[in-house]
Amino acid sequence: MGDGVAGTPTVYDVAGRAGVSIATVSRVYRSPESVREATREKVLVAARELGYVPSGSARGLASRSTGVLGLCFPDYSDPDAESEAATVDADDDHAFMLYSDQIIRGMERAARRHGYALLIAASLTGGPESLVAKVAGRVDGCAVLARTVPTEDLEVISRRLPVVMLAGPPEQDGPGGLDRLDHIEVANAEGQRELTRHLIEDHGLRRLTFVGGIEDSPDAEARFAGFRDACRAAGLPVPDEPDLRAELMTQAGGARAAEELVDRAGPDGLPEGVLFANDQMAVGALHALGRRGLRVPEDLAVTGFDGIPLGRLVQPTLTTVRQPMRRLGEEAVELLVRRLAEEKRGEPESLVLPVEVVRRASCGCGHEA
Amino acid sequence: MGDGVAGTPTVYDVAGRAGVSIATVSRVYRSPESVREATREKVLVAARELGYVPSGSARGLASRSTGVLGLCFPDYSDPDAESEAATVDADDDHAFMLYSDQIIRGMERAARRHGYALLIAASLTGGPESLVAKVAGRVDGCAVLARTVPTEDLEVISRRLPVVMLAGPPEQDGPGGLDRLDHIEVANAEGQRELTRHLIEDHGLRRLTFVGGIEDSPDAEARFAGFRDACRAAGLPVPDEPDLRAELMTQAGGARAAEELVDRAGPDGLPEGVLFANDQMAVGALHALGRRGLRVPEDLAVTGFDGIPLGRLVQPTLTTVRQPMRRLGEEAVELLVRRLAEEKRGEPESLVLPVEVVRRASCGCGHEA
DNA sequence: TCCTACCATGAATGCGCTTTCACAACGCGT
DNA sequence: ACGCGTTGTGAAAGCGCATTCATGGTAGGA
Repeated sequence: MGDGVAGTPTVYDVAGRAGVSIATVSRVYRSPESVREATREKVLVAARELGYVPSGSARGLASRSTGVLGLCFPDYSDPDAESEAATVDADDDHAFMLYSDQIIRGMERAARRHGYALLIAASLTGGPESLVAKVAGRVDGCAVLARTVPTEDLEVISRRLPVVMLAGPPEQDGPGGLDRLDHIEVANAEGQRELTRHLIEDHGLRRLTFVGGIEDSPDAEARFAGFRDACRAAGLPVPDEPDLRAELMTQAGGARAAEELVDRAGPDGLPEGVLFANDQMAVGALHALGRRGLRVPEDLAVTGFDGIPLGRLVQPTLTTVRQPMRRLGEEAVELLVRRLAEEKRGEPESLVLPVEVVRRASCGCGHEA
Repeated sequence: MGDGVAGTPTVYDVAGRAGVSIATVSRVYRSPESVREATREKVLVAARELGYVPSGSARGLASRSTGVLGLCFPDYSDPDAESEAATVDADDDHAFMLYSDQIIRGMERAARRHGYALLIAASLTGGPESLVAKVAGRVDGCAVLARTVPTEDLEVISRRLPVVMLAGPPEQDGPGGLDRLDHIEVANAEGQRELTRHLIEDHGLRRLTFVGGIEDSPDAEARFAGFRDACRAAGLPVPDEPDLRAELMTQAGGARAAEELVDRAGPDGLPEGVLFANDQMAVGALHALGRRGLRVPEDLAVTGFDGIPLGRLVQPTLTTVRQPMRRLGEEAVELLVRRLAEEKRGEPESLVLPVEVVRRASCGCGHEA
């Protein structure tokens, strides 16, 4: 009130009002114990009267650290919402968590434990470097979901601050060598291998079909590799390529794949089991097979991968491999915090989180495990 | 390489390498079209070679805006996780969204549309103003969930930047008057009134019981008010207080409340319907009643409030009132963006979002609506 | 009593950027 | 040929804070 100051109050205003120097005001906030009790009170009173809030930008600039960690992820929400509005998960959209939600939650909690806030941003299509650069400029360390931005851009940023790539393997980069980023991913191959083994050994299935996705999905490829491993180990024929590739790894794509499988069922008839590279497709397939009058798991087994909540609601409940997305976020924060504590940058790390096979009804298991 | 510069590159380094002034470097990023093509290229090349990323702090300081919106919410995750680890939603914990998740999602999407990133932070118990102040210092505008921090603190902050309170009504503040904050909440009273009306008119129930929560939960109180309105409108007795208050609005609290209701069932026997102030309690009650051998809705109807996903999975499915939490987040961003565009600060706004009664089995409706 | 040690505080500098303001170089019309 | 508006660029002044260094004051030991 009538302090003669127009804009938002700064250290100078508070200092003036409290009759101290700006250094003292700063100290009151940064290291209160170094200021005499009486002085501190004066300053805090003045600050309250003025409605003073320290500027994070100024503080960050002067101290060279922000107390914020960042997360960038691709904008995969909108296309789905528009193209599949009629499917069951449109209704679930508001109820179930996307991967990004889970990772956010994991990171937020872990960040909180370490005293960090979390800055999140999804790539608005168009801005090439704008997204990551914007985030990178405001944080002490940053996690980026695979395939959000070119790895090359990430490496530039990683020269300035710790960057960890989530859910993606190290990539071949430039001449001779992998990228120099930290990575955290889940055990896609191992999970799919174990799931396949379960179908083969525990359910005695032998004619298996793997439905993959687009070729440049490292996840889907790794899962296919796991499938092959299991086939090889069991002495079954080992396919070079997935029997089918869905161009979209969605319910619609899965349904189409299922119909094609049924249509082209040769002299041997249907496969005994169909393994989809993700849950979305498997759920779509479940619906499609039902419409064709086929029973799962009696006529054929079906499995997914991911562990989405929807898998528990469909009929039959979906056998799948659950990914620990929450932990992915938590581990990302732990890694970043560790990096920030380092004197000098260590070698890139690559962490692989274990997954869990979830046995439900669609593979023939009687009950949920 | 060998630029003689040790730390992270700055405008000066880029300018030096490109043979221009720092002003030009800045312009290349802020308004590329004002720089000649050739010059721009020189700068971008130098920037790329150096691994230059503009400092958000410096930019924010100089330009007085950050391009970031903030969200603060209370840390209500941990206590639940510890105290109810054994209940059904512990398993669902990783699958279903909390309110904070939904609001985050809503805000993130809306913020993205407007070119903002989102900074989120939950109050780590202990730091009094530290949380909100930290966030407030780094953002252009800020949403805060009700009861995260004292309203008084928010008003201080709101002198510096737009602040909107989510899911809480305007509060009595200081001498004479409501707080001066923007508010966005949901129609708690209207929703509960409509739900109660449904039980009374459509199902013909007359002996109804409302189970509230702790007294200082504005949500629970508003819902109780709606319950009373409906009773009054129907000519039923209007209670002054909820028949029962659960100290914890959790499944355990709801279960306890249900048992107490059964135990004290007087000469009239049980009420015909029990309305819980939230879904958590209602679900707990469903379990407890089942254990007591009571059938819902045959012996008595049960309803909740919130619309949590779990409500669709329990037996019987839970009739409730769905809150549009996602939209809450979206509207918050819209409001903040509007405020930021204002020349001079307008009057506080208070927006009430409509809710939706979801009729499922627990009230006696045959199927999900 | 004087000197040393320490504590609380102030003065001053710089963090990396944006943003006037000024200026040079260039058309263009008359 | 002259003045004029344009366009592209540089110089310099902060933005609000943290932090170092210097300084005045106070307490303790001799």
